[in-house]
Amino acid sequence: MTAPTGRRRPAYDAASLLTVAVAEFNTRGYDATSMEDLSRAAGITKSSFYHHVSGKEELLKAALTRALDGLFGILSEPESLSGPALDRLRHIIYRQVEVLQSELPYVTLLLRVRGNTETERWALARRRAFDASIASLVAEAVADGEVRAGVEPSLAARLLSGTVNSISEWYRPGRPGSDALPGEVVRIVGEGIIPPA
Amino acid sequence: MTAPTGRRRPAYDAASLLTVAVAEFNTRGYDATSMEDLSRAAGITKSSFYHHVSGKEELLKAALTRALDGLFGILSEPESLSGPALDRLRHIIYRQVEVLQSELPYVTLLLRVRGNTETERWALARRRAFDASIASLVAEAVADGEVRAGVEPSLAARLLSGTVNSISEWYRPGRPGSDALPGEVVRIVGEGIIPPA
DNA sequence: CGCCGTCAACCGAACGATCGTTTCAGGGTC
DNA sequence: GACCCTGAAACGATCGTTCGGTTGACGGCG
Repeated sequence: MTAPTGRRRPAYDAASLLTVAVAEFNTRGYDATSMEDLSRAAGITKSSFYHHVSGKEELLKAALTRALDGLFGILSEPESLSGPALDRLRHIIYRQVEVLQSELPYVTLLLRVRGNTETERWALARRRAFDASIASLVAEAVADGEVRAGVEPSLAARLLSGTVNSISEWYRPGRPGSDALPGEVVRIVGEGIIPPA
Repeated sequence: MTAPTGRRRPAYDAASLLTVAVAEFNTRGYDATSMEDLSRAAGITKSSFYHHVSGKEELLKAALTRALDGLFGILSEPESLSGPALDRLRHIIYRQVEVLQSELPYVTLLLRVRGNTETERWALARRRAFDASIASLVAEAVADGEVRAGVEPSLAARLLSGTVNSISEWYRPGRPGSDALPGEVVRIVGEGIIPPA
């Protein structure tokens, strides 16, 4: 997690400081986290911290970029590009849960962005674009008759995204059953959580 | 929305100021919202604002109390207390969506609490207690054999709460179909969003 | 009716604390 | 000695909050 190229002191690379910073952002919230908090969590003083990173918002942007790259990468995968709309949708959901697991802190931070700064608004717009592509895929599946009647596409898409994204609020890596989670989510989202009356 | 008893100047009562404050909290985030922002949104100066409210955290507490009272009120309703576990669960979900609609700003604020202050930790604990009572109801329904096999109760409960709570991120009152939303959510949560393979 | 004391409502200015960020004077290693 | 790293101290800005004073409508009194 340290020693950039093997020279000089132990030193802190930008990557490990980002890890620390994002963890703090997620526990206290971005606005409530001070640079003092970040440097203390990293084990150095505030000014030393500034020698490695250019500012608070740069850390946020790096974290949000990582989360968005992970999510948009899903849309470029072959299984997301060809085949029946419903199959593509299931693959995207499966992979979205996987990315949420592997990039948990970054995705969590992304899902909490409010739009106060230019960076946050940029991330918000990108995230909305991701959700929109899922929504259009749901609409396509409905139009193709692959989804049972009575499902209002935009509502279904919103609940779908909401369900998947809510995982970030309780999932913690390393617990048993983590590997099975993506498949379980796809199954439950398909079969329903509790049976209808 | 104003004129407490009809005397003196136009005046602002505590209730309308709370409405304004919660709206600001939800757009900017609690920590990122200054008392200057709140007073400007209310149309008075910062010091005038302080004449009506005792402080920032008091506003937060009042809002969170209103949200929590609305949610816990559901658990005291007759339909939540007797009958098959699955019926009780469906009623609670239906009503939870209704409360989320009617108390949208307050519930939204509650769902974003991070636990920085004592007030936030109190709200967090109460909210967890609410979720726990739903989770135990799901487990009861599974134990009674009212839910199809293969559903892991704790996972189902978490996805269930996540799905319902995610509504606060996009629902806006006044749009057509609002009245049908609670029923739609109960139905979709039961039948699934997209059909299984 | 007219006058006045009273008090809630409001505002301008300032409080100490903390924010994100910068400066500068060293230490450590090559 | 050159270079990277570190930390103590301080920067202006803004935070939540308080203080002192002005305004103006109301109730009581002559």
